[in-house]
Amino acid sequence: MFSKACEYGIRAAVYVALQSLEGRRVSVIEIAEEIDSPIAFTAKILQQLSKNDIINSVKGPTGGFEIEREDMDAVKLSKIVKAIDGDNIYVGCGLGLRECNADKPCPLHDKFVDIRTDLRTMLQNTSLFELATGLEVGLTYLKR
Amino acid sequence: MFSKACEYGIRAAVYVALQSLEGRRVSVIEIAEEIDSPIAFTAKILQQLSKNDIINSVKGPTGGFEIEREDMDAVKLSKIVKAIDGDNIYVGCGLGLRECNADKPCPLHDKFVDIRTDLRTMLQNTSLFELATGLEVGLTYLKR
DNA sequence: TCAATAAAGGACATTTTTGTCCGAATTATA
DNA sequence: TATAATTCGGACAAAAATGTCCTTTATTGA
Ligand code: FES
Ligand code: FES
Repeated sequence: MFSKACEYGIRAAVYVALQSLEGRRVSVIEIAEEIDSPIAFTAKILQQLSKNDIINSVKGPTGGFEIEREDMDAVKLSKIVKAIDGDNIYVGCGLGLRECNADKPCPLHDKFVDIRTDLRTMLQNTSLFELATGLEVGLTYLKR
Repeated sequence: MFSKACEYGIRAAVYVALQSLEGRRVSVIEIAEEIDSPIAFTAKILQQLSKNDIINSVKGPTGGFEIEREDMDAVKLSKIVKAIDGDNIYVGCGLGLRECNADKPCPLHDKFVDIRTDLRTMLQNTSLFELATGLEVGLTYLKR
């Protein structure tokens, strides 16, 4: 569904959000540890998130990654997915035709569009804050 | 969503079904031409479909690929997707945790499971015949 | 000012996916 | 039986995704 990079990206962003709620700024090393992902690869992804204004980064001692409380509401999963995987999952044809086009639809079009729309809607309506709170309460997990 | 191999596989299977409805057996070359896919790669995928009893293959002159009328109803998209991409899309965790587990869910679990279930249901309920008929009537396309 | 810390960024390595090529096996038909 | 058409199967090649390493840059605090 999502690329590995995107999965790590979402998990990392949720972890950063959770820690920011606690007032903590976190390092790549800690993030990778807590979401069980490869450190250097995670660092690349965090750079992407930072460039796309999804999280903030601070260099130097006491530096690390954080996200402001308002941004946790504003940043929806759709933004992260789009930043890392692009928007093919939102607009692309399920059978891989160059583009999805209702005027010349692929055989799966009608059925696929429903699913795709539900997915998009879900991602557009789900904020980092929402995901972080489940973690905070101990109901959900970022690794096992 | 699906791998390239899977996209080609579905398009190929639908084309074979359509032609079988017309009583024609089709070659790899024709299939690749009609679904706009790389010939040799498509050949590999057709082998997979054949091994998984999704379509029949016949060697030698007048040979090619075909599918029986009853099988067009029996073969659902879920079977093709599973044969080529495996079942991760049906049962895997949306955030990439080793396995989806409602007892220790990832933050996206509840929302993701709904989408995943809809997708699975759609694929399990959609037969090759159904997809081929739209093509037959000229309402849908396998290439553009 | 200097040393230590942390992200940024570029180059490189590995693995997976996608795609190609070619000879072997099978089979219809002349 | 010989030939040609076709899939099968293995080896190879290219591209993309995933992952690593190391140097540079910024910043803190002693
Ligand atoms: S044309 Fe294929 S999903 Fe719309
Ligand atoms: S645990 Fe992640 S989707 Fe179920």
